[in-house]
Amino acid sequence: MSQSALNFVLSINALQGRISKRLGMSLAIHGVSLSEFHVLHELANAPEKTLNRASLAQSVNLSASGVTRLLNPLEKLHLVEKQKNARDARVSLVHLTAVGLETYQNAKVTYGQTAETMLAGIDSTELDAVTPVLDKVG
Amino acid sequence: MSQSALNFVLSINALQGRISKRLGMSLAIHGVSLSEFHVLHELANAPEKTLNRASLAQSVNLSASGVTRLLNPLEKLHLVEKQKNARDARVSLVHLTAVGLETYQNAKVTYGQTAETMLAGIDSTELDAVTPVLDKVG
DNA sequence: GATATATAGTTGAGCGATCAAGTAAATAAC
DNA sequence: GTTATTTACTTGATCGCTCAACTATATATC
Repeated sequence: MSQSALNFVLSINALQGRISKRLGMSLAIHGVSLSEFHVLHELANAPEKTLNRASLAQSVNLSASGVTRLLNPLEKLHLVEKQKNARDARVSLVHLTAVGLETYQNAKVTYGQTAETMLAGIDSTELDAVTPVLDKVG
Repeated sequence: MSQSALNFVLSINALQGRISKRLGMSLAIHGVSLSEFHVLHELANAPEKTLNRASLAQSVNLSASGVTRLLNPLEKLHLVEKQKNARDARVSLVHLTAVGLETYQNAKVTYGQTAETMLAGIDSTELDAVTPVLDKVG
């Protein structure tokens, strides 16, 4: 087999570990985990700051039940709120509250600083070349 | 903040999910998980096919206790075996058995096929350019 | 050589996620 | 219009991993 493929997978694995550890630590001061931040990010960028759970699950790479369980504490903190869909009583919409947006924006500053630090050795041209390649894999 | 950094992290996260899901599925027919395969790989490539738990932990990006727990079932299946270090009674060496090597080699074929499929859209030059960039991050 | 500190590994508790099964509502088939 | 299928989400059980605490051995200091 191609040794390149194995090395690539090992590198991705290691990198994911470093990233989630470090960003997780940084975000802790805002009281959110990395996954939670990604959820807030998706909501903040969604039309009406609202999404159903299924699309949220897909965009943050979580299972449906993972989303349910991740959202529970965020609801209790009033960062997000449940909303009904008038057209379809099955879907449970998630809406980012004003508090949630503020938390997101504050966390985003921290996230950005930490990410910049981690990516300090790579110039942005190089970074922008790599990202699309990653997205092509799969 | 740089949107590139956020997108990069999101891409890594998503990619890791796709990779571990798919390779995990493929490797299942050999009775090993992706982490287990990576452990077997490190052992197979170690001198004497033997490593202590600490270095193993580092190379597969796991905690010390994670390694202990991952190795337990592999020991029961006799894919690996514990060995004492004569010089230092604290260290517990892990040795890949003949059965373990065979399992590894079989699994590696599957791993390679699946990895090739996932990387089909990327030519190897491109891949070899990306991997070192990933390793520079952190 | 006794005492303090460091290192290697294991174990208990807990977290974050998954899968499988279940509920409830919408849609299709008859 | 009843029955079957699909879709959206939740819940119970479980997995894989981590951290903190512990045991045991080794090394350094006095």
